[in-house]
Amino acid sequence: MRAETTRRQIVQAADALFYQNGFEHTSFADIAAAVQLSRGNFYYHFKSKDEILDAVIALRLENTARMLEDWAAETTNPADRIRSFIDILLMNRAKIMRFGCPVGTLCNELAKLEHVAQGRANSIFTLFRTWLARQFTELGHKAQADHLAMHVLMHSQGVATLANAFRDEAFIRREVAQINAWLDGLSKPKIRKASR
Amino acid sequence: MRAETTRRQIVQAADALFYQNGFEHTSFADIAAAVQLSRGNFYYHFKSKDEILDAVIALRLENTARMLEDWAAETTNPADRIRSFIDILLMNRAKIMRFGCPVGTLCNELAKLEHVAQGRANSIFTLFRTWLARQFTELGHKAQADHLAMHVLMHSQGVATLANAFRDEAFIRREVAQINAWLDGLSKPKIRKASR
DNA sequence: AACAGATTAGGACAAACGACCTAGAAACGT
DNA sequence: ACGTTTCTAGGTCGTTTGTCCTAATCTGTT
Repeated sequence: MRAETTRRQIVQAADALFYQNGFEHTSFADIAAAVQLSRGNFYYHFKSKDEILDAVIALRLENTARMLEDWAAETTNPADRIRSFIDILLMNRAKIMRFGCPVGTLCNELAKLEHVAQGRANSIFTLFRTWLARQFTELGHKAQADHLAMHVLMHSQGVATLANAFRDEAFIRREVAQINAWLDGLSKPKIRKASR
Repeated sequence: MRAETTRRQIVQAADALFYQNGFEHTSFADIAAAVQLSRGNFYYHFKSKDEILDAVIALRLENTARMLEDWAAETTNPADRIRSFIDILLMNRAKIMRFGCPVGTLCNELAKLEHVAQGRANSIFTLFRTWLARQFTELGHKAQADHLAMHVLMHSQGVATLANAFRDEAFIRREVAQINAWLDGLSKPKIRKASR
């Protein structure tokens, strides 16, 4: 099955291009050039652009789920797991400053296109949301777990959007330090120190 | 000068369409249909699509500047002014849930297109940023004024993105209440009460 | 070596895009 | 009423888009 390899290459190339140039602004010709394939040949692997989008979303869901599992395996401390999520902003700061958050920008674009895959794209957010909520539950904030998860997600989306607009790395570092301090206050609520 | 009226109608229609459907996904035909004008006639008023975009950004800058001036005229209390900004999320919640933040989504899209107007679009953010920083300075946080302004901007962007993805009005209200509480803590730093 | 199935290249297609042009209608000052 | 400027309608151009088809090539089995 040589096709399986080609298919994967197409999806990976499309993934990167959708992220960097946007879904609609990426044409079949762009993806074909990236994997050095002829345009027409695409329809052997995907019979529409939406099908490629579906495959890209499925790939991102896979990668995200694997990443979350890895984090969960690395430590038993839920606060550290949440910190792993927050650290994405630092790890990917170069790409984020150029292209924004891959999830947020895709969901935004699909919302404006009223695209059918909008729900599937949002499910990447849901993946993070439920995972974060689980960590907050383990932290002892079961009642507010989902609210706290949304708060952390909100924070990362806001940072990504502004970091993209202003290309400001210092801002990212500042906000990451701040949300980590906030998280410390949540983890050790008894010792609560005065913090901004 | 009948043309001035037509021009304004075009820009207003383009403004709404760019917001709701995205810049690239809006065609000349779409704008023409919105103002009931023939396609070809456009080139009397604007000689390229980018020129319409420039006019739309200029309009948004105008409207934003006027709005900020109005808020500054309404009250002498800087905290209330900042609250006016935060309240945008509530006032425009319906549109935000459908289309996201007009500024953030446009900047995001233009960044991916590597569009020349990217800098001009970002200047809308800068307008808010410097205005907010001025309010924080008046609040007595001169040293941190810009950082605090970025923090408030970040918050509104994050809320808008997630509200759009999840269509969650309760989430907006929750986060607005939270940032207002945070702002209270900043306004009256002496009384500082224990707050999450 | 020969064959069948899997994979590819390249071109063709209609539709939509941004851009442009020109003839005529409307509005205006005189 | 007239001539000039301002504005508009409709059509055309070349390009690019997503989609599709077919003939050729590659691959693996016998």
